[in-house]
Formats: sequence, structure tokens, C-alpha cells
Amino acid sequence: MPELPEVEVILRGLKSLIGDKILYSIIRCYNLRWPVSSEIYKLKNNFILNIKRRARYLIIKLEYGNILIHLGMSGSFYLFDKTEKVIIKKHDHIDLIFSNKILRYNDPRRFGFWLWTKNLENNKFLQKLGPEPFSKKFNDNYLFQKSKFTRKNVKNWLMDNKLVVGIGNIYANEILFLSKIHPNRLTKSLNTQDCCNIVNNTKKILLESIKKGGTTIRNFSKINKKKGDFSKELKVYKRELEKCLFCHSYIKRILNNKRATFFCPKCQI
DNA sequence: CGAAAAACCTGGCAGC
DNA sequence: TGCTGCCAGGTTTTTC
Repeated sequence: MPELPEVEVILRGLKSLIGDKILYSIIRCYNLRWPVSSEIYKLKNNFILNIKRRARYLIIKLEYGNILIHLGMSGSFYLFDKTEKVIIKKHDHIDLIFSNKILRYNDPRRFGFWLWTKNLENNKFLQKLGPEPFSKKFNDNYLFQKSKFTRKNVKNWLMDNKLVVGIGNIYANEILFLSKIHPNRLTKSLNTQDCCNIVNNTKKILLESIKKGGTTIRNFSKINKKKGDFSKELKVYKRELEKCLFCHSYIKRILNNKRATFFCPKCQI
């Protein structure tokens, strides 16, 4: 479900829990992508010292370690008051219970995970990640250098977390459309201007999406169950056979690595 | 070795 | 009403 903007929107919602105490947890399903760590179902009176995001991971920092959460394709949160009557639904796998609130995690496909990690520095998931898209390290020079050492097409390359984190299928399509680059171009064919366009449009699109509360296609919602409004801003994703914003050609759909790719065959070369 | 495909899951929807 | 096949915001593991 979530690419970087969606996880960032969730993070900003969860920040209100910093300083609160987790009284205990309820695990209704232990088998997510990997088994939920035992430290997580044994939580008792733990203060949340911080909550942050790295790539598409959420990190809840407690006194003696961290909860590392990934939402996979279909994970979502709902934060609500204990006074609210909320019925437990199918796939409501985990609750964190606070004195006045409950944070509930739902994940139909169970590709997400909740793992305990004592130190973030040597965590195997966090170690192999590339730079954040909003960092200075993600710039045109960096991209241009990297483009020379792989034989991937540009779209699959942008979705590789070792190159840059957080760009998934929706935003890869949108970034290449604004950059006027064909998704099947080999990275070796990119020039410095192409790389500059990719960097600028990545920052622009991701930032704009965060402002609009992310993109809801089906599952994604903010922690108050409201949908993200960036769906309305999508120019090519899921817009097969609609007209290109710039040239009025028909948007085309193809597959890359079995994933849907949308582009304007005239503008993107 | 790097790139592509398979695997992990469930549910919704189109078409028959 | 089924049933079948395809599709879905991701990432690791396996295969070639």
C-alpha cells in the first residue's frame, strides 16, 4: 500500500503518541510477513521516546529498544479514543493500548511486519538502504554516477531502495511522466539534465503528495481513516486510455517486472 | 555476479 | 450464483 508519502503521513499522525505510555499490546495474529517479535507482545508500561521514519519503515523508540514496522502492501493504522465503540474487524492484527487511546494495525495481505530491534545501527533491513529522496545526497550528480553502473530500465532502477528509498510503483510512473522519460529507457542513456529532472520531480511530487495526505487507491488511509487526496493529482497512474495532460495522446499501459507501468508514448522518450 | 521471476497473502472485480 | 483469472501503494528469496 504505502510509498514514502503515505508512510510519512502516517508518521505525522502518530507523532502525538510520543511521551505516551504503552500499557500493553494485543496480538490477534502472530504471522505477518515474519512472526511478530516476542518483545512486542510482552510490552508493559513502556514510554514512547520517539517515533520516526526511515524509508518506508516506521520506528517506535522505547527505552530498551525499538519497534520496527513495515506496512507491506496493505497495512494501515487507526488511532482512536477508548471511549469510541470500535468493532474489531477481520485482519485487525495488533493493538497498542494507551491510557486513553488504542492504536490498531490492520493488514489483509500480511506483507507487513512488526519486529523488535535493540539497535538500529546493525539492523539488517535498515543497513542496506539508499539515501532519502529529500536528502542532499540524492542529487543529479549522484544519480548520473549511479546510472552508469547498471543495465536496468529507468523505472525499475528508481524503485530500487538501494538507489533511493521510498519510490514505489505509483510515484515512479508519475516522476517519469513529469520528467518526460520513457520508463523502458536504459539508465546508461540518461544525461545530466535527465538526472536533474528526475531529482527535482521526485522531490516535488513526493512533497506535494505528503501535503495532500498521500495517495489512496484502495487500502490506504490516514490514522483517522480519511483518504489521501493526491489520488486526484495523478497524471498517468491508472489512467490508461485517458488523454495526456500535455499532448492529448492516449496514456499507455505496459508491464515492467510484472508491474503496471503507465506513460505517454509521445511525451516520454 | 546482477537482473528477473517467484514467493509471501487476501480480497475485489470482470467475465463467463 | 458461483467459479476463474487477473490485479493490487512491497520486498526478500530463488533462479537463470
